[in-house]
Formats: sequence, C-alpha cells, structure tokens
Amino acid sequence: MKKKNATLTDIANELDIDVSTVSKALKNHPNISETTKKKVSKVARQLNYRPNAIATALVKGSSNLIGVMVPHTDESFFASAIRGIEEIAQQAGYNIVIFQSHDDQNTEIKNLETMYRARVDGIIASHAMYTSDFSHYQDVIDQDIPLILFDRFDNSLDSDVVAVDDYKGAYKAVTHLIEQGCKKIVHISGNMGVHIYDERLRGYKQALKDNDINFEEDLVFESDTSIEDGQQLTTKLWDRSVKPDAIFAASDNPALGALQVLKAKGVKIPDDVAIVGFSNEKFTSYVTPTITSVEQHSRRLGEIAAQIFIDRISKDRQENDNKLPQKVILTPELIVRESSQRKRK
Amino acid sequence: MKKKNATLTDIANELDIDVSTVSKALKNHPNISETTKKKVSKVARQLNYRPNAIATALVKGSSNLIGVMVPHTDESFFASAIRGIEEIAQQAGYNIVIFQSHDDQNTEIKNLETMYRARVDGIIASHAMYTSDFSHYQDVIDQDIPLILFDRFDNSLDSDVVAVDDYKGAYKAVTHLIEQGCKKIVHISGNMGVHIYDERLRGYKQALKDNDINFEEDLVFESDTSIEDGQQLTTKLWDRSVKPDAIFAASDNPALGALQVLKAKGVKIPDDVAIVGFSNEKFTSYVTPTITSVEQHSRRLGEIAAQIFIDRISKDRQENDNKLPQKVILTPELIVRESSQRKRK
DNA sequence: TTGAAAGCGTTACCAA
DNA sequence: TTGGTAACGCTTTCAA
Repeated sequence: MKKKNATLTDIANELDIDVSTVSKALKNHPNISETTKKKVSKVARQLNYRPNAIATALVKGSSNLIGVMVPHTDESFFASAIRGIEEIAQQAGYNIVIFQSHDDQNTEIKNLETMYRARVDGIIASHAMYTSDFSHYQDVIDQDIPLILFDRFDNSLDSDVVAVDDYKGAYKAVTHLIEQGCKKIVHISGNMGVHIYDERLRGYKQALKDNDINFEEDLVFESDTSIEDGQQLTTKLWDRSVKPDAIFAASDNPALGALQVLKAKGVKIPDDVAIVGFSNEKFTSYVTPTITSVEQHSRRLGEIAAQIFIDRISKDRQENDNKLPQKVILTPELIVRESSQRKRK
Repeated sequence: MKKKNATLTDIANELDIDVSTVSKALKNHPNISETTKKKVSKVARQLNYRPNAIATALVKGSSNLIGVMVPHTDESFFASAIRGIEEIAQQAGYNIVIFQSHDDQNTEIKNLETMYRARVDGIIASHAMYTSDFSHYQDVIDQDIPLILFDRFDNSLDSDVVAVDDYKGAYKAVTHLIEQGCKKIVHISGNMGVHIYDERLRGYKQALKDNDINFEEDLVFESDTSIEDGQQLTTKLWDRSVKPDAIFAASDNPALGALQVLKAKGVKIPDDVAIVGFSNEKFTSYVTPTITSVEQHSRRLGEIAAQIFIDRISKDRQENDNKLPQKVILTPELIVRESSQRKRK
C-alpha cells in the first residue's frame, strides 16, 4: 500500500495557516514574511513534502513532458539521439517519455494518441521507415503542439526538422571513392522511397556525374540494410563476369556483409574493392579492415532537437508566436578508414 | 499559442447534460442509455475530445508512469533493456520516463527526486557504477514505491532484482578456457567494489580452484572497461617474461583492446592466447577473429523488470500486499567464437 | 502579510 | 438513467 504523500494542506494544518500562504512561502514569494517561510520549510522538511507535479501540471496546463518516438531504442543511432535529447531536456526541467514505433505506422498513430492524452508539451520523433502518409504528424502541428522531426522527415510537413544532409554525405563518400581511383562503384541502397535512402542515392548519382562516370542502373541494389542482405547481394554480384572496384553502402550493415563475403573470397580490400558504409557504427572501427563511413552525429542531432523544442516553448510564451519552422541540416563527416584508403601510388 | 483541448464540460454543455453523465457515457458505464452514449461519443468526436490523463492521474492518484534510470541510454546493454521495458510497459498501459545518471550518485539522487515529484508508479533502475551508499534507494522502498533494480544491484537493499548471474557467467567462461587447455589465465576486471565485477572475479577464482589451478594475484588487473585500457594493460603485460595463454575480460571492450594489441604483435589467437569477453556486444561477432563472450540477455532483463513491476502493482491492489521482493537471476550464456576455440588436437 | 475562494479536468458517490 | 457535488493538490487573484 503506497504511503500517502504530504500535501500543502498537511503543512497548512500543522501550522494553522492557509494553503495559499504555504504555497507562496515554498516558492519564496516576496509577500511572505521570512519567519513564515522558515516555519513552512521546516515543517515541509519534517513531513517530507514533495510538490505533486501532477497537480501543478493540471493547474498550469503543462505537463513538463516531451514525448520522444523512435523506431527502436536499441538502434545505436537512436540510442545516442535519446541521450542527447535527455541531457538537454533535463537541464531545461523537462522529462522525456519514450515511445517505440517499431517502424509501424499504426503504432505511431497509437503512440501519438497516448502523447495527446498525456498532454506532452512537445514531440520529438523520427518517423517509421515505411510511413508515407504523414497526416497523423500534420495533426500534431494542427493542434499547435511543437513537433520536431529528426533524421527522418517529410518535406510536405511544416515541422521543425533536424537532420543530416544525406545527399552530401553520399556525395562525399562517392567522391572519395573516385579519388581513390574507383570507377565502377556499386551502391547498396536501403528501401527506395524512404527519404534518407533516396537522398543517398541522389548523392551517389551526382558524384558520378560530376566526375564524368556513367550511372549504371544495374550497379544499384535495394536492400533491407541488414548484414545478411549485404552478404547475399555481394555473393550474387560476384557471380557476374565484370566485377566492380568499389561498394558504397547506404548503411554500415550491408557494408560489413559485403566486406565479410569479399574477405572470404580472397578479394583484397581496398585494393581490389574499396568499401564505404554509412552511419559510422561503432563496429566500423573494430573490424578488419576498418570501414570508412559517414558520421551522422546522432547525439548532436538529439541535442539540437531538444534545444529547438526549448526555444520554441519559450518563444511561444512571448510575442514571437508563429515563428517559421526551423530546419537544421547538419553536414555529415566522412571518416576515412582502411577499407577505402588505397596506398598513394 | 496552444489550442485549448476539449473537455468533458465542453461536451456536456454542447448536449446540455451533466459532466458526470458524459464521463460515464465515454467509459461505457452500464447505467447510461445507449442513446446518450451515442450522442456523447458523436460530440466527443466532433470536438476532437481526448481525455486529460493529468486530471485522471490527479484523481486516481496514479500517474501511469514508470521511471527508468540507467547510467547512459546509449550503451547498448541499457538501450536494449530500455527496449524491453518499453514494450512490456506499453502493453500494460504504462509509459516510461527516462533518466540518465551518468554514473554519478548525485545525479541519481536528483533524478529520484524528480521521479517522486512526478509521482511515478514505480522505478526501474540500474544504479550508478560507483554508488556505494544506497540510502537513496532505500528511501524509495520506504516510501512504498515499487523499486526494481536490474543488472547492478546491492544485496543490502530489499528491492526486486533482475540480473544476470555474473558469477556463473565468469565461471562458465573460465571453465571453457581451461577446457581449451589454457592454464595461465589473465583476468581483466572492472572497477573492484562494483558488485558485478566482484562477482565475475569470484567466478574466475572458483573455476580455477575447481580445476586445481592456482590463483595468482598478479594475473588480475583492474580496468575502467574501456578498449584503451585493455590495450594498455595488454601491452604492459607482454613486457613480462612469462606470457599468459588466455585472457578473460569482464567486459568486451578490454577484450577487444587486448585482441587488437596481440594481433599487432603477431600473437596467434586463439592458439597462443585465447580470449573471452563479457556482454556479447554486437562487435564481438564482427571482428577478426570473432570474440567469445557471455550473453546477458539485456532485452529480456528489461522485459522481466517491467513484468515484475506490473505484477507488483496488480498484487498491491489485492490482498497479497507485503509480498517479498523477487530476485530473478538469469543464467548467462557463453557464446563460443573463434577467439577461444582451439582446434581439437 | 495572510486568507479565502475559484478553478484546472476528472472520477465517484449518493441523491433524484 | 441522470444529475449534483465533493475531492484530487496545487496556483492565482482578490480581499482582508
């Protein structure tokens, strides 16, 4: 049986004064005498009083909660982002409530509904992989709940956005491969139609074009961004008569899968085939050879997302009301490692 | 400016009936006529009514929130645990609020205070690495807030516990090394005094003893469980005249560090030196050679922790009140990989 | 400097 | 079957 918590009324009764006086005393209100304040805080301590945030929330109309929704908390990209969000939110006095969408649109909708009921003060989300209808996010905006989309987002939506410039990241990666002398570069993409993968493909194409290399449709493969898919695709690919001299994967997982298969086949990396992945997962610097990858600064992404929320909340309270949505696009960084660094000739 | 949410009163006014009737109608209370229910839900839909969970929480005296505190959300062990907790909590209608302790005791205390104010219905936590004074956790128990400690816990505390049997995990690992023919086994420990590392050390000692191998003090090293520390220790170790033939690390990071250094030195793994880590981090199966490790089932740990909370909550509501604390100790699993598997002779 | 009272949005009990 | 009302714990305005 839960023990009853002390309330303002308890303190007031104890001292035979009014709750409102107690309330003010505890908030150090100027109108209350020092003696009263002393007495009140003493009794508060004795009774182990802790303000009931729920009651305050009801009065203030604000829960002090930020709803955070990601596909899965245990993907390292999102885990880091959550870390960043929590740290900034914490400092500003907000708590974060975590939801997982499991990359499922219905779960997304259900979670948003729960957030509405919880009266979260804002929502930070990375939408489900295959979400194509964004009306449930539009609803958030229509209700004037601050919405910050990170990493994955949709341009049709008028929300704040924090993301990494996938196009640039891919462009950098492919340009680097070309500089290393690669000419026949395979691209292992993710699910086509998903914004981030489309952008990476676009960067790939543009880098080829800018270097006068013809884009070949049959060098691009769609994958589910798993290690296994990377292995299978690579295996199939090496049955062809003409082999590529580089692989640019839109995710580190298939890059690793490719690397494993090629190593097993005795293909020299990076000399026969150079490999670049995307996301800079921890393992890229542990495997042999280490894998060149694109760092997305996920923790920073989370921090910025939280910061935008804080800014918007404080702005809302001032004149600066219908402020335009902010789009913060970070430039990703190419981390060059062994898998793509050919010895200078 | 946030749009005002529709309330029960709004619906009541619209239909010219009483709020209490509306409340009951929406909850499908048997006393309310079908016609009224129909009308009410229609207007509710029109006004886009969503129950205010804060108001309900105030009345019911229950927030429907579980406070979850971990050192860092982005350590994969904790990220998985959070995933497990979220999924079970979700199903039971609870939301989880995340806190990070940064392995700092003061932050822990501050976070607990915030949870008190938020009136969380329960707390699931893995305490900070160097916490030795557990009185702040005792406070939680004293206030009759369900407390479930996972992974890291202290025996002096009368809380529910979900953890992995570190002793057994270490015992299995070391026994395995001995079976592979290793006789001089180094142990890279974590911070001594931390329960989990003490247990792993104990398992190491016992396995040696049970196999008539003398325990040598100078084969045990304390580390901060980083890759770098693993590298440094191994480097120093190899300056000694007598080399060990195996390394059992209490964490995968130093195991990897050791592996990197030894590979660079041309030491054959596992034939010259066998290596076993702990935690089964993803990278253990990606590196070359793959690293044998102890799987801790972190996601399962989280699921069980959440389940214990749910059970306790529902038990509390029934007769079964001061139920004894539950201790669920999972047996970890040794995942044998290349780094310790010597060819059968 | 302190007190009284209304109100935040629900629920639950009792009366009609 | 429906309505009225107190209560949850706090804040805030106005009055004393």
